[in-house]
Amino acid sequence: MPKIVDKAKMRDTILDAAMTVFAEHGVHASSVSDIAQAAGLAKGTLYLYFDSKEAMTTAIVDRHFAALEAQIARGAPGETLNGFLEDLRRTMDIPAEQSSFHRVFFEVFGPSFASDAFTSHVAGFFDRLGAHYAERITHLQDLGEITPHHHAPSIGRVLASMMDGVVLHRGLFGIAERRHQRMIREAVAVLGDGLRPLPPGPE
Amino acid sequence: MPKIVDKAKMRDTILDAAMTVFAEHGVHASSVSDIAQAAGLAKGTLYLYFDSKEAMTTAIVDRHFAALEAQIARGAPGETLNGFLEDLRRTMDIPAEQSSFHRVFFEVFGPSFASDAFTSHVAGFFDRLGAHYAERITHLQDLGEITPHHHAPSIGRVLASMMDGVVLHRGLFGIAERRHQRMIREAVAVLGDGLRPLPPGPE
DNA sequence: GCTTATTATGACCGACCGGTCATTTTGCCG
DNA sequence: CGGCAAAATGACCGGTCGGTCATAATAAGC
Repeated sequence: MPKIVDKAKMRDTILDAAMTVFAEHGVHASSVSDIAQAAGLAKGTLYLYFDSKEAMTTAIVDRHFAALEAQIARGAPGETLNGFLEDLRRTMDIPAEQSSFHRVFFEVFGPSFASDAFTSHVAGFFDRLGAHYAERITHLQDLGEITPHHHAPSIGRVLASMMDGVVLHRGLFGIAERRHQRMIREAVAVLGDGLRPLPPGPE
Repeated sequence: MPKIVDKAKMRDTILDAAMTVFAEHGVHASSVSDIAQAAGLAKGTLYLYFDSKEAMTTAIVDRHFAALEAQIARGAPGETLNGFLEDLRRTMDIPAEQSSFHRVFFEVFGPSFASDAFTSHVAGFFDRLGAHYAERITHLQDLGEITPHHHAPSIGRVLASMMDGVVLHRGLFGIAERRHQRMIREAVAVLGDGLRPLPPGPE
C-alpha cells in the first residue's frame, strides 16, 4: 500500500544535484538547501537518504573512486617487467578530457580535505593502489624480473604517490600532450632501469 | 606620544598562530576567536592587522611560496649523482609539521584552481623546480654520472611532479614517519639505479 | 605626571547553516 | 475507492561564526 521509491536511484539523483551545485560554488559555499533546490526536493528529504552533508560529499568521492578502483582491478597480473611498466605508462597517460576533471575535483573538494573522513577515503584508495602494485612487484621479483632487494610494499606505495603526482600535475597545470608524453616516457624508462636486475640491454 | 608596535612582526605572529590552529582543525572549522586565543590576543586586535579571516589565509600561502622559492635557489650545483639523490631525499623528507601545510593549502586554495592566474602561479613554481633539476641532471650527464640518453628537461620536470606527489601524499594522508622514510628511501634507490650509467653493483 | 594618539579588548549583533520533526502528500493494494 | 504506511515537506531550533565598536589600556613626548 505504501509509496515506494528506488532508494539507490534517488541517492544517485541527489548526488548528481550535489555535484552540480558544488561545482558551481564550491562545497562549503553550498548549503544543503541549495542542493535540495537543485534536486527539486525539500531539505528534509535529503536527510532521508543521507545522514549529513558530509555523507553526501563522501558518497560523491566514493562513486568516483569506485570507478577508478574497478579500472585498477582490471589490470592483468602480468609476467614481465615490461608489461608492468606499460601498465604504469598507460595509467599516467590519461586522456586530456579526464585529466581536466582533476582540476574540478580539487576546486570542488579541496575544502573537504579539512575532513578526516574525506581524507581517509582518498587515502584508502591510494593505499589499495599501492598494495596492488606491491603485489605485482612481489610476483615479478619471484620471477626474477625485478631486483629482489627492494621492499615491495614501500615501492608500491611510493609508486602510487609518484604517479599521482604526475597525473595531478598534468591535470592541474594543463601540461601539453606532447610534453606529458615525453615526461611519462622518461619516467617509465628510469623506473624500469631502476627496477631491472640486469644491466639495461642496448637499444 | 603614542604606543608603537612593529606591525610586520605582529602580522607574522598572528599568521603563525593561525597556521597552528588551521593545521589542527582545518580552516573552516577554525574560528577567528580560536586564532586570537592561540596568538594571545583579542579577536578585535586581529582585525587591526588583517581585514578578514580570508586575508589571513592568503597571507599564509604567500609566505609559504616565497620561502619555498628561496629554498630552491639555494640548491648547490653538486658533482655526484649520490649528492643529487641525497638532495632529492632531503627535499621529500620534510618535517611532519610543515607537511600539514598541504592539507590547509588544498582546503583554502582548492577553489582557486578555477582561476587560470592562480594555477599558472603554482605551475610556474614547479616549472622552475623542474628546470632546476634538469640543469643539475645535464651537468651530471656531462660528468658521466648519469646516463646520457635521458632527456634532461623531461626528466627534471617529471621528477618535480613525482616528488610533489610523494610530499603531497605524506601531508594530505598523514603517512607515518617510519613508513614515509622507507618510501622515500626506496624511491631514491630506484631512481638512482635508473639514472646510473653502470649496472648496479651487488649488495 | 599629564596628554594624546595608537593599540587592545571582548561583549554584542545579525546572519546563516545543518539538522529535526510534526504534519501533509503520495501512491500501492485490497 | 479508501486505508495506510512510506515518503516528502519546510518552518523551526540551537548554535556558531565573522565582524563591529564603544571603551579601556598603553606608552612616548612634553
